Amino acid sequence: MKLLVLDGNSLVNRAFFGIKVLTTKDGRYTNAIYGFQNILLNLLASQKPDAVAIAWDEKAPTFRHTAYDGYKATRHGMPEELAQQMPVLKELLSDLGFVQVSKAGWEADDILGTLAAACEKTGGTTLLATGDRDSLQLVDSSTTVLLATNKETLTMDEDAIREKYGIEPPQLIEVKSLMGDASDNIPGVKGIGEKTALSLVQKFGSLENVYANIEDKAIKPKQRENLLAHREDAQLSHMLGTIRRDAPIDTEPQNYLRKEGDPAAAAKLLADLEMHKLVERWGLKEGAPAAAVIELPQLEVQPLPFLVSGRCYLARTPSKDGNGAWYAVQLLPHPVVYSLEESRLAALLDSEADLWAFDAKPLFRLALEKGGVGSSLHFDGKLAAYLLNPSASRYEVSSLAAEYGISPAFTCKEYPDAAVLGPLCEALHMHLEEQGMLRLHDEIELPLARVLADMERIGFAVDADGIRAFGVELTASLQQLLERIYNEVGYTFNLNSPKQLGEALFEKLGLPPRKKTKSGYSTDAETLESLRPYSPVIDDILQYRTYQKLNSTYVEGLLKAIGPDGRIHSTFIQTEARTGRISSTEPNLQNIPIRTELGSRLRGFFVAADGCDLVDADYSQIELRILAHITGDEAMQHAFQSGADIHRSTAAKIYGIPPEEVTHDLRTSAKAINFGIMYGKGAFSLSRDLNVPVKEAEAFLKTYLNTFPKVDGYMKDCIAQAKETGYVSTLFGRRRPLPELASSNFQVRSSGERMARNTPIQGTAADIIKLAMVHVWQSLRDEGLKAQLLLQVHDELIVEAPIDEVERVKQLLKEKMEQVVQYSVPLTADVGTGKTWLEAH
DNA sequence: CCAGTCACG
DNA sequence: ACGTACGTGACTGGA
Repeated sequence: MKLLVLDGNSLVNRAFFGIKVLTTKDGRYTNAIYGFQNILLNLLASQKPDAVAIAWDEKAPTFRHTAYDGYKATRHGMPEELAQQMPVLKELLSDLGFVQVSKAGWEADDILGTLAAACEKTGGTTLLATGDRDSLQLVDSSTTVLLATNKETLTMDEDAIREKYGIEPPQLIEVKSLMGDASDNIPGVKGIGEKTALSLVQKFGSLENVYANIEDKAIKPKQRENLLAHREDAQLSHMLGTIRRDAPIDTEPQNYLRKEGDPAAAAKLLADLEMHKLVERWGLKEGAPAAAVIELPQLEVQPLPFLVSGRCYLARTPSKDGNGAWYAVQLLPHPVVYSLEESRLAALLDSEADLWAFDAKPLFRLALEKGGVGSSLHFDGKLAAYLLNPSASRYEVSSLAAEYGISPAFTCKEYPDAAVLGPLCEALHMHLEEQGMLRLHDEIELPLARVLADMERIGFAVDADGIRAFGVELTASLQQLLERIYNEVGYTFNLNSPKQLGEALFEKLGLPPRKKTKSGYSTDAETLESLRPYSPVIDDILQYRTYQKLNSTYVEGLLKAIGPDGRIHSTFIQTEARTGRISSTEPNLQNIPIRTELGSRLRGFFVAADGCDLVDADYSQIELRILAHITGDEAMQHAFQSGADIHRSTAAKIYGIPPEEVTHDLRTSAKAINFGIMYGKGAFSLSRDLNVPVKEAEAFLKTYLNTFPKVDGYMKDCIAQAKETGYVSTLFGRRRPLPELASSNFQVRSSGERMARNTPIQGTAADIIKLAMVHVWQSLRDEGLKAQLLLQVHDELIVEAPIDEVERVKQLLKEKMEQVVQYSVPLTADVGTGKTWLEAH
């Protein structure tokens, strides 16, 4: 008999803290329930136990508690979000047929010890799954601990413990009684830590023997003094640290065989928790008694006929890498599944058909490549799913169908998702309409998919030779810097490794460490900056970092991405950013350097095709303008309407002085606070940015909010409303659910509040430029211009235009961008032209 | 696969 | 007292 015993409390805690936020649509926390099932399923699959017991603490004054009142007194109570999940998890486990065991006044680890002892007596073996190292004392020839760490699950048997600690498992109790355990309020011996405790036990074998040999010269005088002074603590700790093996529980291993449980109830509960994948993983699909057994028709795939009318759903088979095959489904007048060959598919995209796709962008691209525009594409399920929940990590037909409770109308071997595609798209459409986001889909996201497809297809021309030459320059400088740095430090090491650099700076050179990271010393630019006075090597390292970044990410990265046409074709992702922005990958063209002179040289290698110029237009202060509009703050609106430098006029308003008297420093402060306010920045970090005392920053913030009173009011309302509804919205109705706001964890909740302040602003800006892109693209077509949209960088658009179109394109870009919405402050776009991106911007 | 770092708006 | 600014993507080293 192989018995698996889970330390329920320890594992549920790991599950809870290991998964950030997970809630049902109505806001119930589910991360611990989800994570615990993951752990359990993995254990079942990897260990294949004959029986399973799940042990829980049962709070009551424990035996050990009465012995020593301070025991575990410092442990924080369970967070509310976790406590809520506990009864649900226990109910679920019981429905799944697992035997759970607890006893008033006993802790889960005592139950682990008791069951391991009982199992051994009957000649079986026991696996103890826990995240708590205390249980390692229970390891023996028939008991193994599966220790969950942050990274992996360690299998700790007798040999593993001998190797790691150099002692036998039961001796771990002796070690702990010497070193104590702050988290369990086990005092131990003052002044004795892990290393000393371990070496004492290795030498003397037990606590008792340490005292029996207290005069041994291996014990230093100071240690002897401590040991004698805290002898009672040590003995008490010994008792507190010993896991008991005599808990009054059912010890018959046979009684922990998995029961039948209530599969229907388990399936229902999982559905209620919106964990549809887990229904399958637990094998509850067939087990659930259906209301009626319906034989689903198995559809044969047919070739696409020449004429398709009516609504037709399109999707691609899921595939790990590369692109899956397209298929189409018609539901009316009766269900049919079609396979799609590319040439026939292209014809369908501009026809009489009413096409509802899942991921329309590649279809738009196909249509554009064939000279069409994809006029038959009317709905995109993927975009709809993103609008309904922009926080998901992936959008796939099968998981969405489960999430939205779609039942298949037929089955199809070749394209299993075909069975749910139609009803899923209809459900997504319905939800969009209910939440008032249909226009967002119809007028912004879907037409934008066409624009992005076109941008991807066209690409951005680059001067490959120029980039290569720049790379040669950088490589030479890097080589020089590296030599100088190695010389200064005294040995060679991998400068790209923060770990090795930390050792070199803070151990070899003895510079004072500033911040710590999880794994060692921090060596980021801010830290290095502060170390500059100590050594000239710091300057070289900073420069090395800069050059290395430019060379590896940009020079090498961009060269790799140049297509056979000499242009870089980025991929724009429309369903990634939770605020509604688009992102750019492979390569990312939205983070090409500009802030330093050296870095911005890269922009000089992004060029217009022969006979063309680049036209670049960027919104001026769009987010601050949105802030002024959204809050309705007249003072801030006035600052924008005056048309002057916004940071200067902000400073003037705050200090009550004429704008021309604003000094450079005052303007800098105003700029920092203008940005900080949108992100929810506090006095602490503002003070650091401005290099002033926190008190001063605090006063400054206060003055700002008094000067712009409605900004303050808006931020407060925004958070309050978001807490009530569970989401925030942009001015276009785009939503972002924020379950973090309901957290009892200060850090998580505060972060949620900052997202609540920022998302409506960043998101509205995203909506605006997206709509402008759609208008610009359409106008260029309507006017029969050859100019083409190449790139968007959040508040900037870049168009490539034949020389004779440049003037018209400048006008058109500026007009479309500025007139896309009418707000209480004007939107302005600055337009420039040039042969390169550097010149045009 | 994650942490650290750094590029952009 | 907490920890201290939002949103992205790419590269590198090291478990």
